[in-house]
Amino acid sequence: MYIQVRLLKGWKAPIWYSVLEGSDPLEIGSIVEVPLQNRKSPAVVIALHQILPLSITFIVRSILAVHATPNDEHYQGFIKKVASFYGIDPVYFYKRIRSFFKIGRTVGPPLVIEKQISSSIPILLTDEQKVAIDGIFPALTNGFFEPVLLYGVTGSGKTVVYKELICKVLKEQKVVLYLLPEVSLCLQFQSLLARELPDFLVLGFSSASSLSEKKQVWQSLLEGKSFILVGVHLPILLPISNLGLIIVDEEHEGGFQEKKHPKINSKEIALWRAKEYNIPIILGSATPSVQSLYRAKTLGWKFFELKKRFAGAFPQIIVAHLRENKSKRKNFWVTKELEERIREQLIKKEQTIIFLNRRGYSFFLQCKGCGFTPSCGQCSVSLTYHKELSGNEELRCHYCAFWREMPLVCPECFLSAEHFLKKGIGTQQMVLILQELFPTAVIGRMDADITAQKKLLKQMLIEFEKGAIDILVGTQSITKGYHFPNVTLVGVIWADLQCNLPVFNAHEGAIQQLIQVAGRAGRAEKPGVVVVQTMGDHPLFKYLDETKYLDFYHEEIEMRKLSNYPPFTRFLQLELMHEDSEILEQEAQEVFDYLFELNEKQKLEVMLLGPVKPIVYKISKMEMRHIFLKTTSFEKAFILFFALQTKKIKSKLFLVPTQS
DNA sequence: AGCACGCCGACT
DNA sequence: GTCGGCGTGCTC
Repeated sequence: MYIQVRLLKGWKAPIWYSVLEGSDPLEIGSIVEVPLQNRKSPAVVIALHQILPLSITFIVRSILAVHATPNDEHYQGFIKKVASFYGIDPVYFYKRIRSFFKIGRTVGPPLVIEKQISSSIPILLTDEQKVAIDGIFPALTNGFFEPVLLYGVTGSGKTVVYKELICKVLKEQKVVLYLLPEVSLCLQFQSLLARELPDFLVLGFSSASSLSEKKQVWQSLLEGKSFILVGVHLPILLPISNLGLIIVDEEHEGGFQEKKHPKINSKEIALWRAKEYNIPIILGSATPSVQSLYRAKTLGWKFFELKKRFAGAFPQIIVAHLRENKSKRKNFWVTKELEERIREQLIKKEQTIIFLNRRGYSFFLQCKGCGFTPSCGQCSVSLTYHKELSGNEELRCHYCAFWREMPLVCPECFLSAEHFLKKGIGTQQMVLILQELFPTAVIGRMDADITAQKKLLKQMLIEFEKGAIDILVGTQSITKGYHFPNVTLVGVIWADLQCNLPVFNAHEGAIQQLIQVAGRAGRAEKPGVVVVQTMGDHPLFKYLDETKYLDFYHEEIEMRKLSNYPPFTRFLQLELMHEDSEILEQEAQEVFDYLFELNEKQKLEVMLLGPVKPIVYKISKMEMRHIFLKTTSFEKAFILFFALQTKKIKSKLFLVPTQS
């Protein structure tokens, strides 16, 4: 028998090899070891042939070995679809999986999950939970594609629903994929599952997994074992023969999109995978994404609501204005309302979370006098403050290439522009401020700097859980899914911050984040309070009460419709990369002109913008340029992208179809 | 992607 | 005369 393979390392053309009679069974997608000159290389089988075509005149060599691969009949179709959507080579998936199992550079000791004895207390399900579980069961048992949106307010017990379904799937000897938007959440959830479902195998598959754990995952896949696989991006890319259910938890989070190219969105491809495999998929959140709510409605997804909190009541929301009574307090960033509440907390020995999101690299402007923020007239997004090395200041829109000079005075209250606020405050400074106000309090910090060091993070979480820390100051990393029963006060330092991000979905992200962080308060018996500090009266703040989240959705979706934003149109981004800025600049323009012409000729009506030099335009010597595409359907943009493939350019070219 | 091959300049 | 830097081309 003869085969054609693609090398996992090396050049792109298929190569022929022969296979000896009686060797291990081979099929398309099998990984084999092949001889290449005087070395050997892994390769993936792309075609099987009984005879050699006459055109082959050279001597075909024989393969060296066949590597065992999980026997997943739907895998080929799935990765082909993903590859074509992101404009990448399907071999990428084999490379990625293989390199992940090969490299054993794991930092620190492997995660040890203590198997504990099951509490065996029968769980009393609420009526809402029962409805959701009963609604999903048919798709599980009969095996058909069923997307489900599970909208459960914070603390409503979504996990209980998941657990019931997981047990059902595992009892049928199948695999459950459980996706979360962050590694730290995966570790936490893994230990929770291992504790509560001690009879089942729970495996993590992320950058935090040890080599032995990865090997165990692979071995289990080969054997077709039944287990729960927890991760962010990688699990969805694995071949799994007996996939039974996919759960995407905290589905509103942006963490499912990969940060490196190709920027695959795991939530999105999870939906495709479920369809390909005829299984149900559950997207769960207390603040579902606008896109998912819209899809649930228009595509007939099952939609379940958990409106009641499992324990505890919804927290009381207090809005405090940062610009009022400034002279009456010690520090601008801590209002009297917040200061007094924190003081009470310290006396009551209850814990406080202080939320301050200093995400983003560029600053927006806000008038100190009236709270006005300059925004783009055409896009209803705030303008990004830009300062060149020469000292030249200007305001730019990230979406439509609109720009303007820095105004001399505030157009609302005519205050001189020097009173525009450009700089924010970070978590580190916040800790200092609080320490000064409350010298006796033990204050912890949790942000990207801390979570990057897994040991520190783990320690911080343990300390906070046992009550050794009074106040925890953090960025969005504390908003995600944690359950701290003794937290009864949440303070949001600067709620307007995330409302003014220069993206079309800034409002969605902002309200989700605020509701999520507010949801950390009063999750047990004790009632919770949330103090939200603001600069201006943003219309978004009327939705701070999470029971009104669907009202927010209805308003937002109308706005998106009026402005022609997703989900009514699709946004895509072409990213060109090259070390030489001159070549890059020239090629980016060339590509743009080519696309522009083709778009006109074929009447695709894709809106093209660019090429734009992004704000962060150079990362480790690599320069970047962006071309934005706005279209009614992805397909139209793909026609343009595929036409580019024949064009010979030196720059690297990536397609990012932005979701939501 | 690797690796061999070969051309050419620098250094013992 | 030999070493090695790197440009080029080939791999079933």
